[in-house]
Amino acid sequence: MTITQLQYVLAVAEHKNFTLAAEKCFVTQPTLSMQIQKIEEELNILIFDRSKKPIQLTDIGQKIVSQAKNIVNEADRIKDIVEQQKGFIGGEFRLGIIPTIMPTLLPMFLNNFIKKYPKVKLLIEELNTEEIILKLKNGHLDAAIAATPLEDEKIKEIVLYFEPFVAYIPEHHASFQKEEIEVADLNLNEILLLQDGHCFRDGILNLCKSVSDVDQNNFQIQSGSFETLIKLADEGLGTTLLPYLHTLDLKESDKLKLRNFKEPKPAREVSLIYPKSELKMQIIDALRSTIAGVVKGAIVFQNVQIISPLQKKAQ
Amino acid sequence: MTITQLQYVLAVAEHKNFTLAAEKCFVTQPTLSMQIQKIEEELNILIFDRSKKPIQLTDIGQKIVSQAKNIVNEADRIKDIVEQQKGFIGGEFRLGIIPTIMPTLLPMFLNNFIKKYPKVKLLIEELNTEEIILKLKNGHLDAAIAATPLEDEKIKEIVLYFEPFVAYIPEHHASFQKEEIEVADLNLNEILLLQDGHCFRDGILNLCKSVSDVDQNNFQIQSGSFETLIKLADEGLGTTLLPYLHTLDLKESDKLKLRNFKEPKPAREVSLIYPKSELKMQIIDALRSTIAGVVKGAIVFQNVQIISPLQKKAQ
DNA sequence: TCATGTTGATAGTAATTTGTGATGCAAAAA
DNA sequence: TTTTTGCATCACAAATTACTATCAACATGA
Repeated sequence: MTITQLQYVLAVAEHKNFTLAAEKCFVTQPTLSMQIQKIEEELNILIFDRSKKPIQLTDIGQKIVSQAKNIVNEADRIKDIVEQQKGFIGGEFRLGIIPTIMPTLLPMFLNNFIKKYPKVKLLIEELNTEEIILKLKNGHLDAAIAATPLEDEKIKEIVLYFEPFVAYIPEHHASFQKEEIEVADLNLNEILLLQDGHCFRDGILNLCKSVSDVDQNNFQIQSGSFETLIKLADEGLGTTLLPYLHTLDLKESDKLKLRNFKEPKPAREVSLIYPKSELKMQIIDALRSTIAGVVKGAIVFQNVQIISPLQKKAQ
Repeated sequence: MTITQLQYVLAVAEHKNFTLAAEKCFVTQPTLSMQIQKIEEELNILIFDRSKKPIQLTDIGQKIVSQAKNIVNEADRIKDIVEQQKGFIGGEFRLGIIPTIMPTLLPMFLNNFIKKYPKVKLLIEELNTEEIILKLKNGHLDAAIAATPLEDEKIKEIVLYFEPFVAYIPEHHASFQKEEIEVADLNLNEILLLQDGHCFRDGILNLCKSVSDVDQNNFQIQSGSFETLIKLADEGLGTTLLPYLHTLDLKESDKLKLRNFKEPKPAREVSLIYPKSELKMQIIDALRSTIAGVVKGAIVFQNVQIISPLQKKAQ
């Protein structure tokens, strides 16, 4: 049994297709077929049920694949250990970022990071929380930045900062006169939210539910970007909530419509998250310290009330 | 990098000698040398410092060896998973037992076990607790039976039974008249103990220390077997303590000299212990259930006071 | 129904890797 | 100094892995 064979098994298990799996492994299909057969023969069991289309894992195949993931992960970490020892920080690193964090946080640290660690090739992807969790688990991402806590057994979190929400109230709205507003002033029916799947939206839904349990079957507009929401709010269609960092980029005229919450401010916890396997920890730590450096001073908030992305709205 | 190469690295790390390691791996020395060189070249580091005699691990070599152990263990477990799935319980199994448990417990379950699991080849070794812990960790034992708790991070314990201690009081001794005795009646200075290294002895030392803190620099006889202790006690040299199962084999005349402790009886906890790696769990579980079967009825004690083998006497 | 495409298995061969015995060489031991 | 010990190196053999070409099974759809 070789590590290569296990990698082939994992590739087939993932793609449910020998030909495609072979491509991903940079070998021809017969090579991969033979090696799979060889390990099946050595263990004297069938890992894949080739009679089904697409190909299925057998019961024992499931267990073997899960164990093979362990082994391959642990094996990968050897190179990691060596690089860490050499003090080398480099190589490809795939980072996922949720859409509501990407445009504000990325410009703050990217320049610093690539200057400080020129040998790291960062591959950044905008993904929603569910996609991120999936890709962290199957190894297609090395780490990600998302709202936490996730309370996922297989994922570790390092909190980067707390980002409060700020209300955007159009001029003709009742609450516009208030200097500061309270969570109780919010009404889910008039808040414009991002489209489903964005965890930020889930967070806001929780916020409102905790105050007034309104019925869910109301008229709602769902948009993909905050700019749309701001324009809709200006058109008199309601209010919206913006994460603090987003408010910094607004026009002066729009900033007048922002209202801070009274303390404890509702806020989201933003963390660097990565799989428990802890591969490429040097780069993860480099990211953490770089972001911590730029964030320090930019967003320091205490006495905030964390809105968890966890509890999804009732379906 | 292959699993075989890692096994070669582990063999050299263990034996500090290429030639010997090669033998243990059933290959010639050049083969092993070349494979070690290949992995060192691939990782572009030196794992071994060949200038020292005997061969030493480099700093990074240490880390690589520890990670290699993980990988090889996880790899071994694949075969384990397959066998478990097939319901096959067999193969070699190396079991360590401490000397004070071996002669009483082994005859109770060995026959049952080999009848029930004829395909398991049990290799049983009598070892003291320290040796057992060492060999469990380096993989030379699959499991062991010893007094617990050990509180060792890398070792798991399944309690098999609690075995009380019984005092052996010669006729002319003051306490001989009592029907039952108490821990307070014990005096370390007159108790005959097993030679150092036997955890049973450590247990008794703790027992006495907890009652009367006598000075350690007293006349003491240390023997390797309970029979010697009994004879010495009969010669008027003191008293001794015996684990319950040992007392069952005494002559009737000697049984008259036994005195039970009042409850809670001082007792030792006897457990099946094995490394966290959890290899060969089917066999470990087969052992557990077999021993549980014979022990049930033979030794059922409650309200006992466990004497831990952990705290060693002050040096 | 019959071409057609997809997908995995097989065969034969080439390339690579792993292993062997013989030998070299340096350092420690006698 | 001589001998022994212990790892490295070399040339070659065996085994393994990979490739190209081809086949067989099955599904698709005109």
